[in-house]
Amino acid sequence: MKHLPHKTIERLSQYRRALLLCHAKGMTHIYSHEIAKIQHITAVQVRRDIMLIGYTGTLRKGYNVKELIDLIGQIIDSVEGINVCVAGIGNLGRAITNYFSGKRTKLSIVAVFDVDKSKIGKKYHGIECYAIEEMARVIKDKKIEIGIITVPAEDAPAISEMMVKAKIKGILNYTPKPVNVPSEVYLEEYDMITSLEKVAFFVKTD
Amino acid sequence: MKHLPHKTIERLSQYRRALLLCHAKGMTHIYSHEIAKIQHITAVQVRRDIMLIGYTGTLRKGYNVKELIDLIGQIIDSVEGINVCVAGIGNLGRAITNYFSGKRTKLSIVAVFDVDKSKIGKKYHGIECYAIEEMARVIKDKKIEIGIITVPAEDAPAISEMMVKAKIKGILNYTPKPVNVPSEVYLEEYDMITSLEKVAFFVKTD
DNA sequence: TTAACAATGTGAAATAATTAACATTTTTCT
DNA sequence: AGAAAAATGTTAATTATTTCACATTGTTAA
Ligand SMILES: NC(=O)c1ccc[n+]([C@@H]2O[C@H](COP(=O)([O-])OP(=O)(O)OC[C@H]3O[C@@H](n4cnc5c(N)ncnc54)[C@H](O)[C@@H]3O)[C@@H](O)[C@H]2O)c1
Ligand SMILES: NC(=O)c1ccc[n+]([C@@H]2O[C@H](COP(=O)([O-])OP(=O)(O)OC[C@H]3O[C@@H](n4cnc5c(N)ncnc54)[C@H](O)[C@@H]3O)[C@@H](O)[C@H]2O)c1
Repeated sequence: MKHLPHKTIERLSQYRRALLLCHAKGMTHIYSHEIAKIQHITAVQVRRDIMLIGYTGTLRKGYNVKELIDLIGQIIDSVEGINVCVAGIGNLGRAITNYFSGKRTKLSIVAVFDVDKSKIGKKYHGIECYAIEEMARVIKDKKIEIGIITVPAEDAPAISEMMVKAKIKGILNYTPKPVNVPSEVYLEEYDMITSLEKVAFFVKTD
Repeated sequence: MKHLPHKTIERLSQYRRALLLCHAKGMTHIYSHEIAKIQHITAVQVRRDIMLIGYTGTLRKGYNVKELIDLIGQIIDSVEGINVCVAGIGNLGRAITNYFSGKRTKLSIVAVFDVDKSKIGKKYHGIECYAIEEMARVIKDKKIEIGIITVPAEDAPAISEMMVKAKIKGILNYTPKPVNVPSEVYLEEYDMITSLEKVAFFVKTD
């Protein structure tokens, strides 16, 4: 199992999400076609992804839910866990902090940053908000490895640069302003308008 | 220009976003490598995408910004414009409604829905919040073609079903619960945790 | 005027991702 | 016991996407 395709990584995350629900419901085993149904993909695709991570199920019984959850965890989680910070605790920043907190054991938002004086020192879902000037120090002190950017778009490049200087390893940028990072920093960007426009394109009739 | 790849559609949306900024700054022309730089992709990719939509730039001058913006509009926008609704006006629903409003001329959020009595009848960024029971009627009356789902995850399937019954054409589901729709409804799903886990995977060292 | 340059446009090659096809194996049914 | 059914695992084929390589062509400058 050397190089997992990017798409496989994404799907593994989704499989685990689904499997955790199944496990909570008391299911011990699951078939590839059941996972496939949930994820709107083919059973072959599921089996291929699972093959790639070197797991094998039981014929006629399918995959052991718990085992598969644990193995996916071994693949995509890091042993120690990874600390995350959010820059810009506005509408989206708060929504994300709220949503993420406690969802995954190996990923924790441990700091949020803002420029707004009225926000600094406050807690958001139990997480302290620091002044943006303190970012370098806090990232170092708290061993933060991933930064989520939810500041106003025009400030995104400056924030990204600060994160890079603070030796962050990965950035998830939710602003519509693409940022530049050196190649050793992993960058993921997502704009909801692109998703909406994609839906609009496939829906339109003219 | 028959079948544009999905990836090309996404990038066209991103190119336009960048081009609109360039246009606002007064730039009249742009080179493929400049667009590429902004989007972190190769110039060939940009040229290929532009080729696919049948536009040609000027040698040594690059592409006419205004013309390209308009052509991308012809490709991804519908002439009449498309109306959109949001179900669940909580943290994420409000953030999205706020973010989208006025961003694109051909895409308008024209209604939001919720079950919370205290929210029904209120306006969010000028958009009226209706009771979820009224969804079918409002979707028909306001000619809504796309629905964005931001209700609690466990309610997502029910909301999706209501939208499908109301003859919506496309759904953008932001809950971590995959929903099932008939093949004639275009479905796009996105979970922020998957994105974060992807970053975590590429960042981890063990 | 002409050579060097810097851009676009594109067929062909390479790479990435998905799907088909089917061998294999366990279970169930007769 | 043997046949049929239903699952996994995997090679090979196919499809989708990206990149290479280079022909073409305005522009600039010697
Ligand atoms: N709201 C959404 O659904 C949504 C969706 C996609 C993208 N976005 C993008 O996310 C970003 C944030 O959106 P929002 O709706 O939360 O905006 P917002 O205005 O509510 O929040 C921005 C926050 O960033 C803080 N801030 C400003 N400058 C800062 C700086 N230099 N350093 C640190 N913090 C700073 C502000 O004080 C504020 O708290 C925007 O770029 C927006 O385009 C939002
Ligand atoms: N907050 C985020 O950043 C984020 C990110 C990704 C996904 N999500 C998902 O988006 C969804 C909403 O998240 P949130 O943070 O906005 O939650 P929230 O609780 O703030 O908002 C949910 C809203 O939906 C309403 N609602 C509940 N049942 C409803 C129904 N049957 N019909 C219509 N409206 C209903 C509630 O009244 C509330 O206003 C959740 O599924 C969450 O998992 C949130």
